[in-house]
Amino acid sequence: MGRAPCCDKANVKKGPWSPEEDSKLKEYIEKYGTGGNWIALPQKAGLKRCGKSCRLRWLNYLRPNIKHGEFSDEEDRMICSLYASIGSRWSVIAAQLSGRTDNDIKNYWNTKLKKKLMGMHMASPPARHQHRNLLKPPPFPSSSHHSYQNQSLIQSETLSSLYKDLSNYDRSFLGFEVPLPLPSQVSLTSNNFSNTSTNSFSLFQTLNYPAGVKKNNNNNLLMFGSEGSCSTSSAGSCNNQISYDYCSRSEINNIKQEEMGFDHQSFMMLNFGNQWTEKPNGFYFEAENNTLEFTDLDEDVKQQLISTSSKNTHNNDTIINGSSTSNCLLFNVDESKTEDDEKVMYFY
DNA sequence: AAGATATTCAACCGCCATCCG
DNA sequence: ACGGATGGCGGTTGAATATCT
Repeated sequence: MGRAPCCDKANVKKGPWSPEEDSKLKEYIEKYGTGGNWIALPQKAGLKRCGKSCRLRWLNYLRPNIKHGEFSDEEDRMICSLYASIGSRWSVIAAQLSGRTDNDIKNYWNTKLKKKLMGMHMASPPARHQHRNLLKPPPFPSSSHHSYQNQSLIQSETLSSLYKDLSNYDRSFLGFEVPLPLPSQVSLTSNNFSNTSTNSFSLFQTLNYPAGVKKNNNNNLLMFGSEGSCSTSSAGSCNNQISYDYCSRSEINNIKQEEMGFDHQSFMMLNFGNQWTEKPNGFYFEAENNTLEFTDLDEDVKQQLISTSSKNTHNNDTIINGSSTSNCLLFNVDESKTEDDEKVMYFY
């Protein structure tokens, strides 16, 4: 038996709002407020609408200071940066963009921004001339918390099929929600992996810091790279999916100068060790004593990240992260390397 | 010009969290 | 402590519109 409906569906109007309904709702709320009860509001306002529908209409269209129309480059950057950091938490992202609603941003991301980023990296012909399904990412378990517990259970045949689908894309850009095989194809030095068969990888979204990973003063680096990053490495190898190698700090700096930044979108570097660092216009993680601190981020966002993190922590030994939705990329320190060598991982 | 196909985006659905009696 | 009511959110749908052939 399901839960009771929030309103009498039979006597409730659905579909687009008429100007008359809009003005009724607007006038009522401006005069009396919402009264903290959306369910009761439509009847009071003389509307044959579900309370939820009224709430949505007000929040997305009628309330003051809503911004519609084109997104600016700066907004694009913020959305990308926040999506990269926290995933599809549209309400959190919207809170950072004055006047934008979560619905707007979600639509914008799904219909334009994602493709815009993809388009910069598509090796194949222009989108228009392809079947629309080719533009869609391969099917992948939802990143929502509903399926979080199952994300590590993807079967290997599913993975191989996903990678087949990915051949439609330029491998220098794996986009979002691409599962990565770890660490079976990469010999990392960590001896304390969990969820090792696959990792749901929402483009550098979150990091877990496992109990077995040492923290020291070395700066280990992860790069989510482009062809450029591959060719720049001192002895990199490419296996079309993932590879890693060492390169010097100076080389990394060169890469950073040349390729980082949102104009390219294909490059990302994270600094492991005492401090985890995202791109300059992102924000920073500091990991210490199994807690995460977020700096350069609004207090609201920090709080939401931290609260979600605690809700979804299912293994206190291995999880500290800023998001509920992704597994981790683990990286360990190889002390046999000199200070000038940085361990680097590439994704193609 | 017309039908087919692709895109957009407002709105809905259903789930989870929180509130409150 | 419990459970129903409501709020809030993210994923999805589908009608309207745009573009292509």
